[in-house]
Amino acid sequence: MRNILIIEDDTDIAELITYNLQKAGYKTHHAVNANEGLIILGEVACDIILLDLMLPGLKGMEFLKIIRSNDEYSNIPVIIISAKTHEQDIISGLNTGADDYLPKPFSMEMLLAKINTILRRGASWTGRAANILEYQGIKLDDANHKVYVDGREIKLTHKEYELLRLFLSNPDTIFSRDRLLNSIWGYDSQSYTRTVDAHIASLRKKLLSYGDVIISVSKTGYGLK
Amino acid sequence: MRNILIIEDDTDIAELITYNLQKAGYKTHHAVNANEGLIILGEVACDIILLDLMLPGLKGMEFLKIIRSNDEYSNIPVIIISAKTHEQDIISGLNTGADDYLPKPFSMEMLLAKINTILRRGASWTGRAANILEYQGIKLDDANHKVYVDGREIKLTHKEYELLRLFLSNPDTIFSRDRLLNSIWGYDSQSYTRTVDAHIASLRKKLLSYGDVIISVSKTGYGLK
DNA sequence: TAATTTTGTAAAATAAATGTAAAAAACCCC
DNA sequence: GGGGTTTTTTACATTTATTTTACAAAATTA
Repeated sequence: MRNILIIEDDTDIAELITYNLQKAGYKTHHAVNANEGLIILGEVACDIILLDLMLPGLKGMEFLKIIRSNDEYSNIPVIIISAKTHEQDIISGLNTGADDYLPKPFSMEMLLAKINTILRRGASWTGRAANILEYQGIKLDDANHKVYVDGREIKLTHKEYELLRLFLSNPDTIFSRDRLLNSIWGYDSQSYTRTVDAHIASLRKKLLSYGDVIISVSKTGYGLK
Repeated sequence: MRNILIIEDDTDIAELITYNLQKAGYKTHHAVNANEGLIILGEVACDIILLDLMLPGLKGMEFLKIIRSNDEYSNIPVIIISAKTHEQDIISGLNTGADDYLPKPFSMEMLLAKINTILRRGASWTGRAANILEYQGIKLDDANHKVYVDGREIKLTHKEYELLRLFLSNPDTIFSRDRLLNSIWGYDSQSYTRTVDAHIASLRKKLLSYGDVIISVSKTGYGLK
């Protein structure tokens, strides 16, 4: 499922967009300002960003510049949504690195058409930084969705694959179970059970001799050694 | 140098665009109607197409559909330029496979910003497939549109053939159902049913003892073993 | 160290995705 | 427009994946 990050301080608009995107089968994440957007980007591998320009605090264009100069995020497509509709605004948005510019007000149909247009092209860039991730004898080829241990391919289930990819893309981070549930499962874990632990266990087993590169930090979560 | 194909019957506009694009360092090609456009596409590997919708003869949208359902050209980005500026025109243009839509009149600066935005993504790769593809006992002769299993010809339907060719040309890739729908069927594959699976099943059956070289990766898609 | 909490893990229960045949619909070629 | 073919949809069987459970083991706390 595709993750879409909505950065928009007007919660009415954000909710409207959220409602429609979810209906269209997307997973949405909402930030009310740029800093919150950056935090979510750190937690969730987003496929597209909808960016309002008029934000409190860090402005939309500043955010866009940060994104575009950051290795990990520079490939994520950005659609600007803004009440500024002058030609010069649009041109400067595009030239700063946005992929499209949608003047407010806009119809949901138009928004969906633009999202689909961009994602259609997206087969070749996955919204994630590197296509091949390596860690010790583990190699993850994201374009081809394959994982190798010491050069030998192993078969992972989808959740195991997502976990491994998240760890490999953030080798220094310890992820709490909540954060893992948010990034990979996509819901708030109200009464959490042992789901994450079970998947970690089976992933470790499939990684054979590298199973112990995934460490658990008591009361904190999981991450790479 | 990037090649840009301009399909526009109004020669004044075409000349204006040509002048500005050349000044910006692009190589331009001009067609006054869709058929001429097709001829140029056959001769020049174009990186982007600017398409006027109101053309004499074959209409712009028809041309777009042809492009998008042709293996060789389907990846070339298309920007529609048109005097039709109603929301529904734009949406239907995007959903037919255009990458952007520029209402007339437009400024050269805007056109250049849009062209640069699209080319920045480097979307243009005109991968020309080999003429004969082989994988284990399967042989696909693309020039003659024939498929052999252990030297014996088998009859495939068009969709089966396209699937097989896509797999054989990308033996390491696992294709999601969405991507298969995009590549082989067309773009607005909204409500997908089990179409892809059904075709995979019949293709497997026709491949006889090699049916299981097409593997399914749960929640991910299909590809070669 | 004992009590408590947290994590590991196998296996059962549940849920979801895929395989497949066949009916229905669409397409195509006289 | 009719007859054959291809494509899509449907329904159900089968397989695979995910979640939950229960208990063991390890870590943390007091």
